[in-house]
Amino acid sequence: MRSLRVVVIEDDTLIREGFTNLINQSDNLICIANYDNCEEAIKNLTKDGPQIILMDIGLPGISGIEGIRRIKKIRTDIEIIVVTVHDDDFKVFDALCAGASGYLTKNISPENLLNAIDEVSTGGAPMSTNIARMVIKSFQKSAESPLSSRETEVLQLLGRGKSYTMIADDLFIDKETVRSHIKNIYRKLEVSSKAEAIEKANRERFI
Amino acid sequence: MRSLRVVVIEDDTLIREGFTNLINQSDNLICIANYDNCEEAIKNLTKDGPQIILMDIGLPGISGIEGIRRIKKIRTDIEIIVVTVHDDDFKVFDALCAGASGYLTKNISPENLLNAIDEVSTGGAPMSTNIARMVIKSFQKSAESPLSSRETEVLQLLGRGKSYTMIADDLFIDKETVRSHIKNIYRKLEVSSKAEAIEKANRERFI
DNA sequence: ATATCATCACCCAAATTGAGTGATTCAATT
DNA sequence: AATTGAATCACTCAATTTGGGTGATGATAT
Repeated sequence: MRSLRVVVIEDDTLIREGFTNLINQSDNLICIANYDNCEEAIKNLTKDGPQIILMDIGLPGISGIEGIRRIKKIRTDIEIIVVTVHDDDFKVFDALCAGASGYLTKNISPENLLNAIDEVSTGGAPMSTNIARMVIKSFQKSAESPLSSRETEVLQLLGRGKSYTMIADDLFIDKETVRSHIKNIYRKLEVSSKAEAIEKANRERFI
Repeated sequence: MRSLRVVVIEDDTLIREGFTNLINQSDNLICIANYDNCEEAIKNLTKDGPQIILMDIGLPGISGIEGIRRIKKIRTDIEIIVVTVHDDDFKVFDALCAGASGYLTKNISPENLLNAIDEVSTGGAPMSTNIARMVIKSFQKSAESPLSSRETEVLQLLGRGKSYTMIADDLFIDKETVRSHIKNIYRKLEVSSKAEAIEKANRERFI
C-alpha cells in the first residue's frame, strides 16, 4: 500500500519533532517535511507534494488561517488538519472557512492523531469533541429569542435580501402586514434599520 | 455510577428492538422506553425523563425534524442523536438546525453507536464521517466563483442588509464605486436584483 | 494588446424604507 | 373579565435606495 505524504507546520520544536516521529513510526504515513512557519512550507509545497498537512494556527509571520487560504488556493486537494491550543469560536470558524478539513485541540492522544489523519484521507472531517459541538451549535438558533415565529420568518427573508413586497408575496400576506411585523421587530431588537436588525439577529442567533 | 436514561424513536420494529437491546446490554445505559412515532414519545416525555433520545427521521405522522423541534422546545437539555439512512444535505442541516446534537447514518456499528451515546453525554457531537465532512464543507466557499475578491466583499455586505451608502463607508470607497461593483456582480451572476444575487451567491457558495 | 479589476461620475424614474398613527381579530394568560 | 401579545391590514409623508443607462481612468495581469 502507498504511504500518505504528510507535512507538519508547527513552530514549537518539541511538538513538531514529536508529530514528525509519530507519523514516521506509522507504517502507512510518511512525514515528507516539517516547517516552523507557513512561508517556507508554501515555498516547498509543489516539491513536497503532500496529501495532508498538519498545521498549527498560532504561528509567527503570516497566520495559520491565512496559510490555509493560500495553500488551498494552490492545491485544493490537500487536506489540512488544524492542531492547536486555540478553541475560541472565531479561530475555529475562520480556519474552517479558510478550508481546513479537520480541527483538533492539542490534548489529543498520539493514537487519535493518527486516526484523524487516516480519517481525513478517507473523506472524513476529524474534530475534537468540543469543536464538533461548537460547529453543530452554530447551526442552532437561540432559545430565548424575543421574536415571534412569524417575526423570525420575516426577518429571515429580509436577511436574504428580499424587499417588503417580496416577503409579502412569499408569506401570502399584505405588504402592510410585513411593515407592521418589521416595526415590531425593530422595537423588540431596539434597532431602527434593516442592517442593524439583521446584524443583531445574526449575532444573537435569533435567525 | 448512575445510568443514562435513553429513549428510542424508530418505526422499524426490528431496528427499534435491536437498539433497545443493545442499549440495555450496556452497563451505564438504560433504554427507558421506545416508540414507533414522535407523538407518543412527546406525550410521555416528562414521565420518561430521558437524558438522550435516539431518533429516526423518516417517520410516519409528524416528521422527525419537527419532532426534534418540539422536544427541544419542551426540554432543551435533552440530547438528540439522529440515526437514519438519509444523508442528503437538507435533511442533515434541517435536523441540526432543529436541535440535534449528533447525526449518524444507519450503517454504524453497535460499538460506535454506544460510543456516540457516550460522547453526546459528555458534551460531544458524534457524527458519521460523511456527515462531518458535509458539515465542514458548509463553511467553505466555492473555489470557482466568478466574482473578484472585492465583488465578493461587496456582496457579503449586501447580504448583511447594508445599503450602498453603508457599504461605501465600510470599504472607504465612493457609493458610485459600490454601484459599479454591484452592476458587475449582477452581470456575472446573470441576475438583476439584490435578492436574486444573494440567493444565487448563497446557493452556489460564492459568499 | 486585450481583459479584468477597482475606482469614480452623472442622469433618471420607480421602488423601498422608516416613522408616524391608527384598526381588527384571535388566542392565551391572569 | 380584562389584558396582553400575535397577526392581520390601512393610509400619509419624505428621504433614501435601487436598477438601468452611458460613460471615464489607471493599474495589473495574461
